[in-house]
Amino acid sequence: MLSLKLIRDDPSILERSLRQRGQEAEPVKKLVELDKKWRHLKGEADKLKGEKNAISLTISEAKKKGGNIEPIVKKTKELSEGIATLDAKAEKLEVQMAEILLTVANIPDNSVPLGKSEADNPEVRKWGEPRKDSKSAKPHYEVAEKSLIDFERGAKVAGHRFVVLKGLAARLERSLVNFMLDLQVMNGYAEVLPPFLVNSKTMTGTGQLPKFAEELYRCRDDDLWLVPTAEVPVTNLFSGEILEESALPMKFCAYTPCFRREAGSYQKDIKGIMRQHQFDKVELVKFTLPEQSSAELETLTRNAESVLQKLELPYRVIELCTADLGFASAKTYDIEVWLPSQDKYREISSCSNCTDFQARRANIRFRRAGKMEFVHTLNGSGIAVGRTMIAIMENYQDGNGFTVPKALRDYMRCDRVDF
RNA sequence: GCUGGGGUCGCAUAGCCCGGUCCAGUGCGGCAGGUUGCUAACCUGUUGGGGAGAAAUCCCCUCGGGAGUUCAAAUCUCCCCCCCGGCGCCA
Repeated sequence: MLSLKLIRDDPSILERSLRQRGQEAEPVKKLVELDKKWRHLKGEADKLKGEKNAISLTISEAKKKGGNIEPIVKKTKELSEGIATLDAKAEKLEVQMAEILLTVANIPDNSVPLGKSEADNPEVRKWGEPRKDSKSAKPHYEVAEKSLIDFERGAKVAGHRFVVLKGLAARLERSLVNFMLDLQVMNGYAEVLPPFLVNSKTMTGTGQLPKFAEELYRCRDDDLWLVPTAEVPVTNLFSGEILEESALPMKFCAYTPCFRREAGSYQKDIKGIMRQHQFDKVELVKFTLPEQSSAELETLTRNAESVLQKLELPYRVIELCTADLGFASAKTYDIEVWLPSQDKYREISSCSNCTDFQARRANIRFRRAGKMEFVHTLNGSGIAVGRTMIAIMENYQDGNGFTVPKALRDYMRCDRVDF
């Protein structure tokens, strides 16, 4: 959520931001107009309330003196009616403004490159060399189908975009989760295991609601939703709290399964486990002072990259241009791992600086020099587990199986897996 | 799930029975200033959100959330949420 103050002071900043994202600037004009009316009503109502409160105070004294309070009571009743009318009007405006404000995206950082689509995302750096015989590697879904991934039974038990991992694939998934968590703890992140179901308030805090409800799974009769990423419960850990300035930055890592309806992804990545309704992920979350957040995004991204470096998987880092930026993010780096069977780099992590956008929604503050300020929040995958498994099966593939990356051998208790 | 207790301005507490000097008191912490020849002590002010104003300042809102009664609600009524203890159930 953006601050109304910012919009009042200079709506053109937000209008430009929306245009850069390729969105309509119309909501800003509407917001300015509603706010103007609201402030007028608020002033009128406050005036009447002040009057009423003042009169109301005289009643008890008049009563003690035994005077006639009837006319005074009548006057306050009249005032009450006027107040109720004005308040109702103001509330309508507040609801309208909140509706808009909660669906307006964050303002991109000045450093974010302008662009019209994902084709305009510049490459920031590259690590590792894709293997020369890339084209001989078969896609994971072809080689793993026999003994490692059961697509049919996944579909039978739950439906399309669900799988059952078997034997060493199941162990590989578990090994990757443990490996990633251990590594990120060494990188200085405190491990937490949050709830996998959260309430609407929490979903609103990080920006999934109200705008993206169709991408979430909702429990039938309870106010509970399945988390689409650990970012949601972990960022909201301190909602409504006031943090110690000296404790910042705070860094957390968390494993959770992630549940996404993938509405609108019809026929996209339908083969294999590239895009599932349920997948595992280790997530990194930071709470920082405002002036720290851009530097902390750099280290957070490096920390996510360290997973791929330890696994010796080639990757590149790109920066999302204004048009591709997520709703809550002011700046995002995507990490893309090399997938031989597709002969290209594919997203495996997304690291974002959400500045004070989520902190405002979730009301996460700290006190400095006696004043309250909003913290900045950051998050990034550290990293997506299923896609890492794909990358290993393809990049380490040789003949009828694949070599286990050195970093995983202690977890896997073997150095090779056969298909 | 049943039952008893509880949720108050950063933290801790008072107030609630008997509605109105409570626009919430006190202690601690934080901030600002002052004082004593020292990183200790003391004194004063301040401490959440919002509106109007150039400013001084003025006003409104806030006692877990919501609805209601009333001229007036932290205080009364109803619903919901959460925390602590007991019983029940359970991986």
